[in-house]
Amino acid sequence: MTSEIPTPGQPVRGSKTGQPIMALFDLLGRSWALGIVWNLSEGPMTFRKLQTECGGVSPTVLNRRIKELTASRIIERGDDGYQLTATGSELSDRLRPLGLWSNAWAQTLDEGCHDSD
Amino acid sequence: MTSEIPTPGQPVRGSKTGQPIMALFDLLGRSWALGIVWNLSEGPMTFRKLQTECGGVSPTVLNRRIKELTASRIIERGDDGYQLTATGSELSDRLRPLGLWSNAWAQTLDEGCHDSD
DNA sequence: TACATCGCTACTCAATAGATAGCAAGAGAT
DNA sequence: ATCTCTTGCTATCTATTGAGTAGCGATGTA
Repeated sequence: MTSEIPTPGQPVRGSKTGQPIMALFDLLGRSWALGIVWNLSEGPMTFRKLQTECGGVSPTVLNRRIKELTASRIIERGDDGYQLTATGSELSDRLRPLGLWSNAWAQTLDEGCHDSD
Repeated sequence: MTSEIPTPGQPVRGSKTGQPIMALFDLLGRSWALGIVWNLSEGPMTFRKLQTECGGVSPTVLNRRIKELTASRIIERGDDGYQLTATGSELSDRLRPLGLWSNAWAQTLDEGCHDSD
């Protein structure tokens, strides 16, 4: 229980290798982590605003994610609340294509419903 | 318990809007979901191989993720085990930049350790 | 003083993940 | 046919994580 925040270089949830990508997947593979980064890409937000934007996520979880993402230098505290760091901003840039993809994916799933399955 | 698999268009864990991107984040924000897609991008794999590659994830969880990702048409079963669908392959393409980013991120975190913090 | 808003903690309960054992089905060898 | 090995998967139990709700201390404003 020394550090429950996934960090590249050391073993993470289930993965002994500690490859950066696996540490990242562990970090982002927790509830609302992706949503937080996504929402903050639109600009700084207060704790409560972020909570609202994330569908009313409980403060317990939100605060845990904030601590993890802060320790990972993906987000930070500014004058206007929480915001992405420069690094975090680059991450959100890499995440943005998923927005487009997800729309196409939604259509695919929808079409599939009228098909054999 | 009608459908616990996040689907674009309908409310997901905590999010009432059901925006595709939120459904996707809910789907991928579960343990090993990202790792599974990542590993399958290298080619088809059997259940047990996938299990090993994912750090010995329990069959319970692996099977749950497989069902979710299959229902979401991101992965499918083929002759050589499980594999990405065409859609899933495109998703993994969008995920690939994260590999590069995570390496830079790992360095950033490492440098930070010798600093003020 | 009396609000309102803010970040955040405490507490309880439900859902999810982890760990382990093992079964049914198929393939290959004897 | 039977023995053995691998494969996909289920069952069971425990540990960890998330959800829901109440509310405190700090700060700002009238």
